[in-house]
Amino acid sequence: MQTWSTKSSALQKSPPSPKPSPTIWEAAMYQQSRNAPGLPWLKNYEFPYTFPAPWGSCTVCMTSVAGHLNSQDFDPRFRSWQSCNPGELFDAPIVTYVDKDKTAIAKNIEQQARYATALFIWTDCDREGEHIGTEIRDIALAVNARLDVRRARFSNIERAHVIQAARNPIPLDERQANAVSARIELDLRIGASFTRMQTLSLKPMVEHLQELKVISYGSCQFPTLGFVVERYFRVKNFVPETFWSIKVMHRQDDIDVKFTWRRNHLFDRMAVVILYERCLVAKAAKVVKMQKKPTRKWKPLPLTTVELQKMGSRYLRMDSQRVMKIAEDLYTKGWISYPRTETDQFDKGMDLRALVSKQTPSQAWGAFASNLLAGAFNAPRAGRNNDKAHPPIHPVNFVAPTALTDEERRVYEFVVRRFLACCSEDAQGESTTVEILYGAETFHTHGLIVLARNYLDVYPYDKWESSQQLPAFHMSEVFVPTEAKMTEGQTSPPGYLTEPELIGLMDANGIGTDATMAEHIAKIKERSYVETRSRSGRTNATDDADTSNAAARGGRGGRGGRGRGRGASTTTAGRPSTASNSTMQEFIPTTLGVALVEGYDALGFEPSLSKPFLRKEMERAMKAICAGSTTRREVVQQSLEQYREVFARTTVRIEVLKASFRKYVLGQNG
DNA sequence: GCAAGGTC
Repeated sequence: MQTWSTKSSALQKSPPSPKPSPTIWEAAMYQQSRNAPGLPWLKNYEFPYTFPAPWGSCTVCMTSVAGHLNSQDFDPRFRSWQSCNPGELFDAPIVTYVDKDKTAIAKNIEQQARYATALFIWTDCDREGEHIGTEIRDIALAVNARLDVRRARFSNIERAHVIQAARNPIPLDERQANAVSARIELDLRIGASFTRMQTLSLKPMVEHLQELKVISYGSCQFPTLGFVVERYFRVKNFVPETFWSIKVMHRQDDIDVKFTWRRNHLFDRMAVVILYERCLVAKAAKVVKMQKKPTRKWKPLPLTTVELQKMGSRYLRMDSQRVMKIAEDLYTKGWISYPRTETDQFDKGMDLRALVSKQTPSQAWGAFASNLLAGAFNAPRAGRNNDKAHPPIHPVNFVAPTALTDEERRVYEFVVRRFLACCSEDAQGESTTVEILYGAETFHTHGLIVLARNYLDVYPYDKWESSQQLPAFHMSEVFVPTEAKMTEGQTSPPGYLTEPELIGLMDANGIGTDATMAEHIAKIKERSYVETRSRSGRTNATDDADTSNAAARGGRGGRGGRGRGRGASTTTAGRPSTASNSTMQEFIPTTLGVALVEGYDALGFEPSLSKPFLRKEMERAMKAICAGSTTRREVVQQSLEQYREVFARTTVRIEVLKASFRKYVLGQNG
């Protein structure tokens, strides 16, 4: 297991050993390890190491945790659903205790801490990691108040970087830990109060909902449902519109060329008729632009979790939760790096060539890897994200496909191909643009010749192919087009939300983390808020553009594209779909899901609980706590005040929610 | 019986 490093805490014990050792990590790997009681995977590694003053030569015990140690719940008096009014959960006392699955880990820390002189925290350097660090600290200090507690600042486990971190300990960042603590309290109070209230008041209304456990509310699951419902209404309320266009064809050198109108299409038939007639009157068209220029298709960015999940549901025939499960398995078996990362740039110190060389034994991509080592290697592009905790997902060892299950093989292959693509060169091509003036209208055509496929050879998930060759046109050449006609078409509705689109929306709006997005999606299925069905054989080429548009619309607080006009609806009209043999799931809300979202929207709170803004606001508040511009207490107090108000108004006007249930779940009008 | 976050 190579990751205990990022989830570890080290305890220095006295008396110190006189024998120094090169790095904590090397030493830990080769020195003796002892199983900690209770858990097979929990190990204590003991080794000597010399720190700078004041610690000096020490005997170190390196051990690990696994995520948060503590759980929070309401005081036992409030745990029964009949014990109180759900609204009282905004003020009910909360107790923090060691999670029952974590007692062995906590006990181990206590045992090791009792006789130690210092505690050195090596958890991930992100907010949650900082909070976990304080949990470890509190457990240790409770048995040994004299412990000197420090924290390592590190973002990878490169040898030099680790030594640097070991020699320059810093204090734990209380602000980051406080930000997380605020989130924990708010999510618990708001989630539990709304969940109980909804369940108790709405579930009894509908017979077939009795089999449901709860009608839950959560700051992440609700916006996730909101995205699905919003798209559903865009599809349902879509009104096709007729548009007109002008198509010009010309045959030259035995090649048929289609010219596209610069105006694309218009929704005013008379206007198009007039413009079209002017073209016909002009008779001849003239070449006004003839441009050849080098072009390239950029290789992909280093792989993040979000991207892995999107690609997985698009090309690997698995839903995001499945992709993550498989990636975790590949990680614990040592084939790929840690699969939960937001980082899309490799640290400078990383020996990427060494990782490439591990792939040379492969039948499928070994030759490509060898070619990279022989000189074709090109440094990966750097994206804009760095979580300072983990590198991009990459293969760490070669494994033969026969040693993997079918699903593991697909995910592993994707990770390797993506990595090799990152280490190769952009694809090179030559693009040709011909523009003609026909009457007063401009038309154009494009040609592409792929000159060097480069990364495309190892990365079949991207398509970039030469177009039909264009005939030779010359600047100022005049010709009478073979054909010019006016065409009519109709805008077509967008499809239901697909999983990559949903993940893209969640990512863009800060709903969930890389590690939890798939869980939120699974949760709204489990709660019967949405259903999925497969949309086979069709991958919309405009997925990404569409996703960001939707996020932007959401950002303005409108009801998305509901009954929307021509502008937006034509973005998907008549757009060719890229060929793909993938089967993708599309999400359709159930009547229950629709009733909830429509009910809250009808209550008229700004912003509605079905929208992502409240979660965004929480993220902003957490950042403010980290920056020191506000405090945990301030944020919790203010947010609770806001939600208490929403809660009170919801219970007073519960009829609005019930009406939505009657309308959508029971199918009654009025 | 509730949340979201961490991860074995």
